[in-house]
Amino acid sequence: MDIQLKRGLLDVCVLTAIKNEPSYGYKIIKDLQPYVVLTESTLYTILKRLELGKMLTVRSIEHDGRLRKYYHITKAGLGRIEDFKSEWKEVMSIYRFVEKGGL
Amino acid sequence: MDIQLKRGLLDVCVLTAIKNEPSYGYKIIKDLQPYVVLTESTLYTILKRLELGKMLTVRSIEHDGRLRKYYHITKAGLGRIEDFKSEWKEVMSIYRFVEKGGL
DNA sequence: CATAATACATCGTAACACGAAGTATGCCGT
DNA sequence: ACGGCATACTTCGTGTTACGATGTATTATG
Repeated sequence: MDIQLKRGLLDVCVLTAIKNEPSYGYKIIKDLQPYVVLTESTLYTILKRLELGKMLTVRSIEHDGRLRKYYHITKAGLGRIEDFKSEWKEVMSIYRFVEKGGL
Repeated sequence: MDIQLKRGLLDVCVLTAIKNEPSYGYKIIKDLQPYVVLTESTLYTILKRLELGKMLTVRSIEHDGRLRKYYHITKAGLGRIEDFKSEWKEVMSIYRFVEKGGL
C-alpha cells in the first residue's frame, strides 16, 4: 500500500489496536497485519509519538522473565479516534470527487 | 483537515482537476477549494513532482499578455488515478476496522 | 490610486514511514 | 546440544512531503 495513503491512518490504527485492551508492540503488529502492514521501526516511532502526545500510557510488565511494555489508551487517545471519524466525511467527499472524475 | 490525512490524496486530486480539460495553477486551486484547501506553494510543488513523474505535461500559453502554464494529464497520470481507486478498497477496510472499534 | 485578484516561483523546515542494524531471550527440531 | 526461528524492544539515518514565508509582476476594481 502507498506510504502516503497510510499516513493519517497509522496513528489511529495503533490506537484502535489498544482500545479494547492494553497491548504491546509485537502483538499490535500481528493484530494489525490483516489491515495494515507496518514494521517494528515504524510502530515504535508511532508509539513514542503517541505517548508524547499523551494519547497512551506505558506500563512495563515482566512476562516469562522478559520485559514487555503494555500500552494503555487514554481519554485523549479515544478523542483522537473520534476526531478521525469526524474528518472521514471530508475524506469521502474528496474520494467521491476523484471517483466520479472531477468537475 | 489533518495534513497527514491529505497526503496520498492531493496528487490524485490535482490529476483529477486536469483530467477533463487542461488547467493552470490558480484555477486548480479554486476548483479544488470545495474539496481540499491547498496553498500555492503546495500546489506548485505537487505539479513539479507530477511533471517529473510524467503524470502530466506542461504548455505555456500567452493569455492577456501574461504567461499561463497549462497542465495536461498523460496516460500515466490517468493510470495513477485508477491505481488510487483500486487501493481505496484497502483504505476502506482499514477505516471499517477503526470505525467498529478494533478486535 | 490603493488594494485586491490573478499567476507563478523558491527556500527552508518539521513531520513522518521505513530500512538497516543491534540486543536479548525462549522454544523447537534433529 | 545447538542452530535457527519467533518473540520483543531500540536507535540511527534518510527520503518524501505539505506548508509558511517571501518575492515578482500584471490586471481589475472601488
